[in-house]
Amino acid sequence: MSSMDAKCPHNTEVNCGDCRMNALCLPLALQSKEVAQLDEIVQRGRPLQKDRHIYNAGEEFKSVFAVRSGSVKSYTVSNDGQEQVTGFHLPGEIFGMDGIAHNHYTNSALAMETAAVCEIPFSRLQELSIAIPSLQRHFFQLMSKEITNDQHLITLLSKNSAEERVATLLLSISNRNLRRQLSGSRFRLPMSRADIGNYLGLTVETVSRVFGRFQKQDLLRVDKKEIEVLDFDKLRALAN
Amino acid sequence: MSSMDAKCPHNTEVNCGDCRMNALCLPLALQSKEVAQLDEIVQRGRPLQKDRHIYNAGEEFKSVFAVRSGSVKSYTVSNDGQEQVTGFHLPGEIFGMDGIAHNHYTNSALAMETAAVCEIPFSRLQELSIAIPSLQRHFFQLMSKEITNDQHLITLLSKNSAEERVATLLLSISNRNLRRQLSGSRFRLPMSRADIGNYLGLTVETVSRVFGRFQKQDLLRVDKKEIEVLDFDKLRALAN
DNA sequence: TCCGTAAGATGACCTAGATCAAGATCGCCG
DNA sequence: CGGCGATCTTGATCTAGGTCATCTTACGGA
Repeated sequence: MSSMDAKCPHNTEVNCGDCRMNALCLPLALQSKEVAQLDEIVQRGRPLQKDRHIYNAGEEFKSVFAVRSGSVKSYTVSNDGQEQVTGFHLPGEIFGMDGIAHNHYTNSALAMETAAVCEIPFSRLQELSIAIPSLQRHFFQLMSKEITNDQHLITLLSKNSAEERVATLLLSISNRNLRRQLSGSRFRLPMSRADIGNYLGLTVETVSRVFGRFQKQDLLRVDKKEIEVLDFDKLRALAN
Repeated sequence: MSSMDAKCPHNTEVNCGDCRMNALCLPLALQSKEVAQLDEIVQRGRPLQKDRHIYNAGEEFKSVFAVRSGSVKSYTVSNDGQEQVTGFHLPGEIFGMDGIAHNHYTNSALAMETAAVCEIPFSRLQELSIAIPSLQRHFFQLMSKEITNDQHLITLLSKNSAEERVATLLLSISNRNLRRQLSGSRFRLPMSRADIGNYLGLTVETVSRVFGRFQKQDLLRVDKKEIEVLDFDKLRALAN
């Protein structure tokens, strides 16, 4: 969070222009001058350890965040204390936009493994959006995308079976890995079975059994968190 | 959609400043000059009959909409053809923001009863947002609110029983009626049992049975679509 | 006014996934 | 290196809500 990041060995990218993720979180049509302006306001944080919170529900909303490395989950806690995982955030993805509505975060965000995030103070982002219309547009689009993502999840929870839900999540992670030039067929799940179940409205036991069945059908090879997709067609057919 | 609205007997409000709903859909801190600018771009549509679409999924995204009277539902259709109701929109509420992300609507929107909506061309709204920062802020907030709403629904679908889901929906509608100075305890549901079930991830039969049980427990009086809430405390306890 | 179709209610039964209960494995810390 | 709590798997049982079938009621059109 300090301006010393340039000297920190863990922060190899010191500005957005050099960041390997910029194609994912920045608007494509940005002038290099504009990237520099954005750089000015983005704060690159030092690495966060596993299970460290980035913010807690109820805290005053100040910033949105971009994942630089590692992975983050968002979750809400309802009155009766039970958690609901609302999203998994991989490198290049933005989170924290739920806080805008009420000036307080409604979710908590926590590093699922060692992670680095960029903090973008929202008031400065708003100012900059007035100077750079394509940035305004980009943020409207990001928020809209979040809405459509949530609506996909709503449909999934409302209409689909356990197998369909798990298949859909696996394909989503596979696609997001492809977007960042990683393998779409062999990857490591950053989250626990419990998180998967919570996110998909299933129990851990059901998630475990679905993984078991998928292996028996030669759809996947599962070794703990390591996944290898063996049959994309069948998986896609399931996810529909 | 024409500029003749002032002469149309069904459109009693000819500008946002006079509209009974403006406290709900406009930012509060707007100067009257700014309201006039907004008025300039808002197109007041003539009344829509029941079951008329405002837009269809896949159409090019041009505008967001505000409900002036009546009620509207949004829904998506998945690959296999099944519908998912993603929201009910009552007077004063904004819809259509799902279209921003991909320049095409992902939902279809349809009048559940005779309704009137205002159309707000999004490109003009973006321009105006640059001139009126509080309008930009307001739209960011509206979209963020949509995100938190969707996340509430996700939690509801993922963690709550049929009774809890129905109770939550009834309280939501009750509260939204209160916001527009209507009774929170006696109201008419604009949507069918099928829509309620679809929205809440339940079958019509289950919705019907839950209404039956709620009546037997003297929680509600139900007469077709007419609802009277008899015991708010118990209903709130259920909805948690 | 009457008819036909859609919407809603209710009952009997069935099933996907929850719950409960044991093991098996993993990974962290002394 | 060894032990212990957390995570994961697997099996046996239970249940909320789905499915199917029937009946009632409401409503729109000629």
